[in-house]
Parts: sequence; C-alpha cells; structure tokens
Amino acid sequence: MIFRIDADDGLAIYDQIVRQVKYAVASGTLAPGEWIPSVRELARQLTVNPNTIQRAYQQLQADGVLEPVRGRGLAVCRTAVRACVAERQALVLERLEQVVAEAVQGGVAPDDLRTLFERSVRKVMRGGTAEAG
Amino acid sequence: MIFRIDADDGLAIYDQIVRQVKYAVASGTLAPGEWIPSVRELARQLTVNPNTIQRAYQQLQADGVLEPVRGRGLAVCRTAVRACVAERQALVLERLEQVVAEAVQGGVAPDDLRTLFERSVRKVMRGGTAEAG
Amino acid sequence: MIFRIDADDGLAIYDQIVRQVKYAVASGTLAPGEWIPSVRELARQLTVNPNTIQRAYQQLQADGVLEPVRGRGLAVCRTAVRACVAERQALVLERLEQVVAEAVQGGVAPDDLRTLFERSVRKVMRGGTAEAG
Amino acid sequence: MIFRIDADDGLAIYDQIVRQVKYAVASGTLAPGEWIPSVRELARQLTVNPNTIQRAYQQLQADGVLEPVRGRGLAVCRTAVRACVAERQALVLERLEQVVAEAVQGGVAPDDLRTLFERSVRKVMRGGTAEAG
DNA sequence: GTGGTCTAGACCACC
DNA sequence: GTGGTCTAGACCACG
Repeated sequence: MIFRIDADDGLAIYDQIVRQVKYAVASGTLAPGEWIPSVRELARQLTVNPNTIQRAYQQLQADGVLEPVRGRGLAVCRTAVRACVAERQALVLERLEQVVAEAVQGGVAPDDLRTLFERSVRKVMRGGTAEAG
Repeated sequence: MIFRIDADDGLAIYDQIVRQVKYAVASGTLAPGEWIPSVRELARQLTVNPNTIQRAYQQLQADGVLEPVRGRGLAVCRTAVRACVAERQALVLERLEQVVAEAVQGGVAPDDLRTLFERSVRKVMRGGTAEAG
Repeated sequence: MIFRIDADDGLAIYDQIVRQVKYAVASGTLAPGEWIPSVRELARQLTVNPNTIQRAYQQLQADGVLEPVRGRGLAVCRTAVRACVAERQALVLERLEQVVAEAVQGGVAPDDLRTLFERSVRKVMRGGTAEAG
Repeated sequence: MIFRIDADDGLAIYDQIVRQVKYAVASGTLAPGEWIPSVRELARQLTVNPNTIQRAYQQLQADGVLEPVRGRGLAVCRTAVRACVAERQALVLERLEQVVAEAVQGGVAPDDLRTLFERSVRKVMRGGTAEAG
C-alpha cells in the first residue's frame, strides 16, 4: 500500500488519503479484512502529522470503510467494497459532468471537448503505463 | 451579462466570477471594449459583498482582462480575447486530465470512462439547451 | 444557547456538543436558519480548545445539521429538524433498550425495573423543574 | 458459566466481564464459594487475550468479589452477594436516570418516555424468553 | 504496540 | 470577523 500526497492538490491531505483508500478498496488493491497501516506508521511514511492520518481514518470509519479492532488496529470492512466501487463511479461521473458543463457553458464545442478528452486519456495511459512498467 | 453564483461550488465566489468573465470574453459574450458592471451594481445583482466583487475585478485587472478607465469604469481589454481562449482551453484540458488521471489510477477502465464521458456530454447538452431555450 | 460539558461523562467533549446541538434542534431551542455560536466564541464560553469545537461542528456538518456560509458562520440546516427529532427518539429508545436488557438479563424483575424507572422520572422532573424554575 | 462478549458494545471487554460476573453473583447464577474459570481457560473460551481476562479478575478482586486461593484459583467471596445485588440495582438506577435525564432535557415528553420504556421492556422480555426458551 | 482525545498555537482563504 | 487545515506534543485506555 503506497499513498501519494500532493501538497499543491488544493484538496486537504486527510481528504486525499480518504479518497485513495476508498479507491484502493474499490480496485481491490486493499482487500476486505486486510489491516491498514497504523496511524503512526503511515504518518511516518508520508512525513505527515499523525493527527492528520487520524482524521482521515476517522472519516473512513464514519463512512463504514474501516472498522477498529481494539488494540489491534483498523481493518477494511467486508461490506465496504460495493459502496466504494459505487462511490468511485459516482464521483468520477460527477466531476466529469462538472468539467463538461463548465466547458460547454464556456463556449467549447462538444467535438473540441471530445478531442481534449481523448488527448487526456492517451496522455494518462502513456504516463500510467510508462510509470507502472 | 448575467453571472451565476453557486455557494456550494466549493470554489470561492470571487473565483467563480473571474472564471465566468474570462469564459464570457473567450466565447464572445463579452466583447473587447465593452463595459463591465460596476462593483456596486454587480454586488447588488448577486447579493454578494462588494468586497468580493472588488477582489474579482482586481484579479481580472492583474490578469490583463480588464482595464480601468478613469471616471468611467472597467472595460474589457482589446488584447484579452486570445489569452482568454487559450486559458479556457488550457484550463479545461488540465481539469480533464486530472479527472481522467484519478479515475484511471483508481481502477476505472478507459472504456468505462468513455461511456461516462459521453453520458456527461449528452446530459449537459440536454440540460444546457433546455435551460437556454 | 447554553451547553453544559461534563468532563466525567465518559463521552468525548466533542460528542457531548454534537448530541446537545442535535437535541436543541430537535426540541426547537435552536431553530433552522439560526446561527450557531462561532467556533472561537463557544470555545471561550466552555473554556475548551477551539479545535474540539471545530471537530464537533465538523461532524454536525457531515450529519447535515449545520451548513457553512462563507465568511459568515454556521447555520442550522432547514432540513435538519425532522432528522434530529427522529434520531433523538431512536437514540433514547436504543439506550433504554440497552439498559433494560442488561437489567433483565442481570436478574432484575420487570416490576422492580418499572419502580426504578418511575423513580428516575420523578427525580429528573423534580431536578429539572427545580433547576429551571 | 458462559459469558457473552460484544466487541461493538463500546464498553471494554474486561469491563463487560467484570459486569457479567457481578450480575451472575447478584442473581445467584454464580454462588459464593464457587470457582471461577482460570484466566487461560476463559481466554480460550472467549478467544480473547489472556491479559484482558487477567485485568478483569484483578478488578473483581479489588472490588472484593473474587478471592484468590493459593494454588487453586479464584473463588467467589461469601460476602460478595449483598454488595453485588446493591451495586447492580444502583448501576441500573444510575443508568436509567442518565438516560431519562438526557431524554427529558432533550425535549422528550415524560409520557412519550414511558411509552418508549414499556416498548423496551416488552421487546426485551420477548427477545429474552425467545432466546432462553 | 494500537487507536482516541485534547491542548496549544499557527497559517490560510474568504467575507 | 468567520471556518478550515495542519503541526507538535501530550495523556489515556486497551490488548
């Protein structure tokens, strides 16, 4: 499990962690029943304050993704996968709609938008495969 | 010129105004040389604090989109159109790439992403034309 | 609006605040649209760290009870009352069931339990009216 | 002697054991002079860390409910019954008062509270008898 | 070792 | 002035 934090994301650090954990659960990288890194451990890895991690984990518990096991740590809930997959898709759709809406409203032609979209996909795929392989 | 402010956008109000003015210039809705509403006027229209409008207009001046004319008000710069068009496209592209990157990294298949994208475009086109016409 | 914090409650301070705000909304003491004391103000009143208040308010936002108004403060959501009333009743019922279940399971006779319950009600009513009047 | 541990109780495991032993003594299920299961035995039965059982037994000794017999184990004190009965009743009363106080303070009408209470008793009696018989 | 809570104090953006 | 975020460091209960 490796998380990447981007301080310039605009999104709060704890929120980036929440999102990445949910995505990891949705994509199977983090399986139900598995242990998530301890608060202190992840804080050390990301060189972030433990409180920030704590806050992220707390929200993940409130969202039913993690469950605490007294004195052991935090485990991925067995019921979380479906919700995470659904949420991920809903989130992507929502953000796509927002971008598309603003672009169209701002006078970008739909066909130009499709071109830009394809360019994005290709770029990300290149970057992703290049980075992964 | 009508702007729409969404308090729940997450984006700051003054930023929404800046963006919408630039989009309006890019799409020709706001032509070079035209006058932009006064701070007080727009603040009244949007029921927003005048300071907020002031801040948006300052940013637009700093970005070279508006220029002050002594005793008259603020006019759209004649040189601003090209920059606004470029910026709009760059902005859309940047946001698209971000969404696409996160989706792919989160395990969404490219084809699923295309489906979601097309759904967004159709939805926005429907909503947009319905709302406008 | 006056909140009372009991450090020996066992329940976390921020949780006591959350519960009291919800109860206040449920009972109409805190009306929809009203402003809630600012983070710093309430922290000063209760001589508690602002972060603790902040955390309580954040959870109340997550629960849809409060909504932030940029630069103004936090207001009680207009849709929150029904949910708060229902939650209050559900919570009371849940806790009653828990106490009753443990008592019965622990060998307390139902009639003795009723006596204890009536004694509690009378005591609280006395205390409440005495305190209020 | 069978104890039931509920990890989601909120109450610490060792505390659940302490309470259940006291209740058992109060209701006569566990008679004075009887032996209580050894730390290891009970830990195995409940699949709980032996340290946790140890802690519960220590607390019970401190409360004068159990007494150690060299080389034999822990026995229920002959003087413990009265204290356990009194403590059980006091505990139930205390918790009832707390729930009632919060409910009334939160705006629940006393008569509504009585209805909720009776509903709880009936539900628990049903569940209890159904489960026991 | 684990998570949970709290304090103290700082910085930011927004209105 | 407002809320939002983060750091630093402390203490606690639990296993």
